[in-house]
Amino acid sequence: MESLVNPYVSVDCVLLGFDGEQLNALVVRQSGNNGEDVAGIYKLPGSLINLDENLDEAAQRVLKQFTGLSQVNMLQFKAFGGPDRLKNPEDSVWLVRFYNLNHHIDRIVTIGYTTLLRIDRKMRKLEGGYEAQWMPISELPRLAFDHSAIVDEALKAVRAKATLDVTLLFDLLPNKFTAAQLRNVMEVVLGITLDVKNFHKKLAQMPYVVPLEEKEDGVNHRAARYYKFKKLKNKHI
Amino acid sequence: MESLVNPYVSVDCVLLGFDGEQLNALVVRQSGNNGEDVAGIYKLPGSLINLDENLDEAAQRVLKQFTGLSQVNMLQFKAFGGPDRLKNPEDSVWLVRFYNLNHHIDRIVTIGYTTLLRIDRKMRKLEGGYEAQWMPISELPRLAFDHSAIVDEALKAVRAKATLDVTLLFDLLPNKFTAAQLRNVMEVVLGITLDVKNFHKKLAQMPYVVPLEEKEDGVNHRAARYYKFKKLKNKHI
DNA sequence: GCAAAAGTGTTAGAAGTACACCCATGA
DNA sequence: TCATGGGTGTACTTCTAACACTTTTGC
Repeated sequence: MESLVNPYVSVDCVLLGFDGEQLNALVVRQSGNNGEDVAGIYKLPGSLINLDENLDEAAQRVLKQFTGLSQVNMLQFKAFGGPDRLKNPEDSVWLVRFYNLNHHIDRIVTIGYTTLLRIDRKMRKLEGGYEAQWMPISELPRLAFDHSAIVDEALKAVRAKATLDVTLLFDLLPNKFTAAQLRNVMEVVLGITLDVKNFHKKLAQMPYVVPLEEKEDGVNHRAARYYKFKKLKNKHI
Repeated sequence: MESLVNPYVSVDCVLLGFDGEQLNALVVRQSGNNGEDVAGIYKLPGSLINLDENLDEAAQRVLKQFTGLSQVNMLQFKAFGGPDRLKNPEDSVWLVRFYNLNHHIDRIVTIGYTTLLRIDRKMRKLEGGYEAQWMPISELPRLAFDHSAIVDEALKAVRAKATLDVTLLFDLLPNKFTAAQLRNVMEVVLGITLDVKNFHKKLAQMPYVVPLEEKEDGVNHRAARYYKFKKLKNKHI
């Protein structure tokens, strides 16, 4: 009866960061427990789950570890569990070393989490600590395991979700933002282009966006009005 | 370093069956490996994953086992993995017995799959084999583990998906169907009500629905036209 | 004044909403 | 001819797409 699988379970986080221009993903170098470089290729931030935590908590722990952030609610978008996930022997070796295990790991099922983040000054500085760095999603190298596929799925999920609920995109902007900035975020994340006038019409109808009196300063063209995001009562989900 | 969890991984299937009137879920009685009744309460059809299969394949195997169907592509909608999933001792005991394990199971992470099915004559007869039966989702009893929560999540996911892609609902109807039947399915599954006239307008615009010459026969009111579903090239996903 | 980017007016058509009405059939 | 459910006409409103135009600012 022991053809039943008793694999390890991990979470992997596709942290999508917007830097004002484009979408980036946080990737880390695959290094051993004590820092030595093993495979030298990039992977997603992730971790095996601990005894006392549920999946969401494990994802939060990973987020905290790599970015310092907490209380960000992430979207659990898909599980990946094929027996061939560890087919690359280097990946498998890395796992055993990194987690100081005394046996080979046959299989890992991983749960994918993702969220959209704003890359601010603090976030930029993180690069280094865990050898983590932001890379534009358009320039991502091949990642370890099936992490490239995981990124693709995360993007699909995030785009679908943000299309239904634009408010998710407000986490990508500073507190005060201009209409052009918001439009740019929508265009980049959703992969669409928007007519300027029609966008303003929609903007005026968004109850959760309030125009401020304040305007840009010191630009060599007409100053743009600032807006801010107002949280509403009935957030769905 | 062994606070890392090495749980079992299962798939659980929320099979939603439409019987012409309402939505039902397939539930099975929790019984031991050799048939004796253990807890007497219902659970979702599911299984631990095997060594040589990936998650999708495990879900297909469960579907086949309980309904005889194959080649139905199911939606993987969420993973459930809290350490408290087995907090009910009866559930835990059942697992060990059913799978003939020689040790206690601390934890199971389960991957939820769901799909919409039509309950036809063949499907009705299944009730018995694995003590499986269709129950209206509005009348489901408390299920084992966290299976009640899993059903709720499945419904949410299916409704969201079917709202975006109505063609998923065609699997719930016979080859030939009337406009009223399709409307009813949409109302029941999506939990909405539709204006008759406006529904006909939309129907006329659906390229994948073709009206037939044939009409109902022997009804004591105006006979309804039949329609059929035509598969198109670019199915998304 | 000029370049640069912000922001506006107006239109035509498509799509969604509402509701009153007519049609075919068996009993 | 009546009850029953199938199916239609039409008016109104709201979104969508398109595109030419005006405004403000620093140099």
